[in-house]
Amino acid sequence: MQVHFEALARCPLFEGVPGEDVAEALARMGAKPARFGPGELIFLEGSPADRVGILLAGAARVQREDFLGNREILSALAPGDLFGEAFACAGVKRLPVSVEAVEPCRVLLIRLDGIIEGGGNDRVFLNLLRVLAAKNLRLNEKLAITSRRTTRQKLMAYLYSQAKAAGSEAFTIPFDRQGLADYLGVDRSALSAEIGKLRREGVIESEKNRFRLLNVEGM
Amino acid sequence: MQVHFEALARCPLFEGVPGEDVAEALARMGAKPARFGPGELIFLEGSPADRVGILLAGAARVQREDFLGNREILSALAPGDLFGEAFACAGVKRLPVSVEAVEPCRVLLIRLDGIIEGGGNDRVFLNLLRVLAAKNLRLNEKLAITSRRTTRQKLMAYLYSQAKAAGSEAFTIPFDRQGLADYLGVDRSALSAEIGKLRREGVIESEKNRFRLLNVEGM
DNA sequence: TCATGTATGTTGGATTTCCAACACGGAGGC
DNA sequence: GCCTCCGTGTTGGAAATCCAACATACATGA
Repeated sequence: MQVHFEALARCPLFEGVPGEDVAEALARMGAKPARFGPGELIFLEGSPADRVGILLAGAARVQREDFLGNREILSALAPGDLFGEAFACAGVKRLPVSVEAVEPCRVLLIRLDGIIEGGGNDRVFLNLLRVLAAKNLRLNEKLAITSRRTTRQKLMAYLYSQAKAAGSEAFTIPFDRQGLADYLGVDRSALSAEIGKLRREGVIESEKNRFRLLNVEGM
Repeated sequence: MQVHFEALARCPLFEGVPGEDVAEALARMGAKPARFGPGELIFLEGSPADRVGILLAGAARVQREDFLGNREILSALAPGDLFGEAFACAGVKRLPVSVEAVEPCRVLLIRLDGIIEGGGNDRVFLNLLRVLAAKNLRLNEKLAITSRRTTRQKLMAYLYSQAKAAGSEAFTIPFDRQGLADYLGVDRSALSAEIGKLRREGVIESEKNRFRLLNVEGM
């Protein structure tokens, strides 16, 4: 626990907590360090969802089995990432997912009780609230965009939301084409074609990741 | 505030709080009752997001304006519903949505500070955490389903998740065809056609809202 | 310079979805 | 019985997507 300052600093759970107080807060919350080798399960599907985890070092992934027994990978975890918090906070009895180490991992496991009662550090508690709420907003935003029917509608909804967020009709996006296609849930080549069409129609200007909305027609 | 017991009882924020303690908790949190007529704005887009609301009576809707100024309706609110909590908890400065009364409304407005500090009622605080986490899980689940590409994949993903939730290969779903189509983000007639095809292929049995998964082939 | 790899744009055909329209059957009211 | 309404299933053509393949541009390193 002594080394992974950078991972803990990156963890949103300790945002605003002075570095010198983190260790004490961890101790009061009963945080337990643990190590896992590749392939080992940090969380096992079906076990009680009473703890949250923080990945300090290594790489892991969240996965589950569908009704047929096929493994489905839900997300990848990097150092500093928090995991399991939604299940613990929602009060589900048994975890519907597993977390598997893909590289040698160091993690911190903290009982939710520890954060709620023992922590004493209100800031950590508020950060937990904030993490959940922020993820909520991100998911809502993504759903509002991907629930549109056509590639063009999805793309325009995304560009408008980015323009609104930037407060300007010119902005840069944090995706390359493949990443944007994945985010929107569409085919990359169809996305490229649609961007080209919008450009020819004079609806947008674009170059690489830079976009500018021109005519407000075209939705 | 004296009348709307049923709405407050339905509000997940007070789950597990004895009915006789609710009024006192509300007072300590500084909850303020308010009334709004049809068309009046309970929350105004751009104003500070420091309060949460509880709809006690009437009907309202959450909406926002896109980059073009078009109004987009995000959700409908019924008595007992909590609103604005994700924005307040995420610490966004200004609300990105408005909440407009569509019928004469009675609401309770509570500053987030009041819930966090003044409440004194830990249960309310934990409920807030639970509400956010539960919505998180619902959104994640929906996204995992609707991000599939084809109607069949979306439908099967939904049916498998329902089967897993029910713990049985036979189950009933809480949607009619149109509702399921909306949830999956597909065309109703295409959905009906796909259900018929799956039935003829022997993958599922179905009658109205009752489904049964047969062969585990077919995904 | 050349080879290689990566990101992006473009194209054509197969597949799928959407959309509108209609058929069918049951529930309920007259 | 008869009618209407509503939910569901079915169908055919228009439109959009997906997929695979290839072209282009640019950067990197041998």
